[in-house]
Amino acid sequence: MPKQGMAAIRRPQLIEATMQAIDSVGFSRANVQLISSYAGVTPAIINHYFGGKDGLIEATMRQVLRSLGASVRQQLAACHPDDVLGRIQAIVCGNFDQEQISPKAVKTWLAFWALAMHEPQLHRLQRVNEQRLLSHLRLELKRVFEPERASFMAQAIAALIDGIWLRGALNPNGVDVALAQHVIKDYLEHQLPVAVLKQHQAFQATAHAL
Amino acid sequence: MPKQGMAAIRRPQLIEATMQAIDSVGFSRANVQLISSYAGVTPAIINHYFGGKDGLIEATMRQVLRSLGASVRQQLAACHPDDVLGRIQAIVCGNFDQEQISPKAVKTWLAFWALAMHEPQLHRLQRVNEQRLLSHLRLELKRVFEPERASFMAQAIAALIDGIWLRGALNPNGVDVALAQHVIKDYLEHQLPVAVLKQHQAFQATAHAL
DNA sequence: AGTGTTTAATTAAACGGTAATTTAATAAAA
DNA sequence: TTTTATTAAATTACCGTTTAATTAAACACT
Repeated sequence: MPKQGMAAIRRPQLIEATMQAIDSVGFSRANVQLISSYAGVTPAIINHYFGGKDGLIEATMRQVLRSLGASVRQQLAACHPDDVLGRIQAIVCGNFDQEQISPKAVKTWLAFWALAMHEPQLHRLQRVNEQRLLSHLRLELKRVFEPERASFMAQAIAALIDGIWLRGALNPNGVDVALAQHVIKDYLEHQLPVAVLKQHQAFQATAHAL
Repeated sequence: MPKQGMAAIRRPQLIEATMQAIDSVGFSRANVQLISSYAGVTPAIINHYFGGKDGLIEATMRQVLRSLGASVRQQLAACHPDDVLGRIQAIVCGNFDQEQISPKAVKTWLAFWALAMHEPQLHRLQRVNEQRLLSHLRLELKRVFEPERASFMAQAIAALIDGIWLRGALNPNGVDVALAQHVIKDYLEHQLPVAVLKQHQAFQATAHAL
């Protein structure tokens, strides 16, 4: 049930403009005037389509989360269901997708993370996302480890992902995807049984042969 | 050269009040009225001792960083210079000190991290701190690994610390220190040579015997 | 097809509120 | 009595939202 009329145009347009504004001046200075100017409209439009600035902020966060979810799902889809190492790496790739590590996305994301600590609505959204990452990782790890160990390692990998990402947010060179992949691959190679690594190499080889 | 007169009282008092305000209502709603009321004074005092709200914010961030630095230094001092594993764990303990993981400190810290993306002054402070953590870790790891490998592992450990910390900020139960220590200990046990682990046990035993 | 009418989309300008800062006066200390 | 510390109130600057008017699009009827 796609919104009809101008809403289908204006809503995504204003969400994009919100991220642009946060990217260029930071959340605290991203006021409705600036946001609407990026979208080429007047501030009143925000109230018309989102009921107010708060509504736009929430919609923007939902968009960021949806985009991340889609990114991970896409990477997982291109991966054999039994290739445990490959699937964990796919989750990592999804989190460090070109779109997800753009300065615009990174700054918006971090601004929301800080905001979520005091806005119950945003806090709930962020929690769901956090749990989803853990649950994705746990699902794969349970194929190799007992539940408790799988849960433990899932938290470690999630921390590595978020930690590298967070440090990248403050780094002038941006998020270092290569480092992220290297660090997590190294971690898994020291933790996973040799059989799982071999199996992954086999899947890689057959995929390459296609 | 400690500031004299009331400055020595008011400045720490207002910095503490700033963290309290951020803790209870979030950065965006922590206005000078609320901050000064926590300190039991009027808003004008902030301008008198910090030249404005911005000055107070920056001073608060400096205090947070100073406190973290002191915490790490204290933990390292209580650790034998040759106990590599012990010293890395000390760095972790310093970062997850009781004071550092208080809701007040965590919320203030994350607010500043978000802010630093667009305030050059705060950005600089944050960068220095980030580099210091890396450099501390690298220094210890270089005793065991070649420089390149040491550098790589330092980034992984730093990411684990920041990642667990960041995830704790959004967790209703707060930062999980036990998890942090467990995850990083587990990481090191899979990465460090057996000799280093044995050496650590020896240091632990002698320390216990005192 | 052409014309009047309704509806949707958009805007400019005004409004109400809140925030940081300045000022000028007051109280306390030296 | 000079200096330091503090305040209450005034000032200035935004910012989000509302309102009332305007433009553009869709529709109905001949």
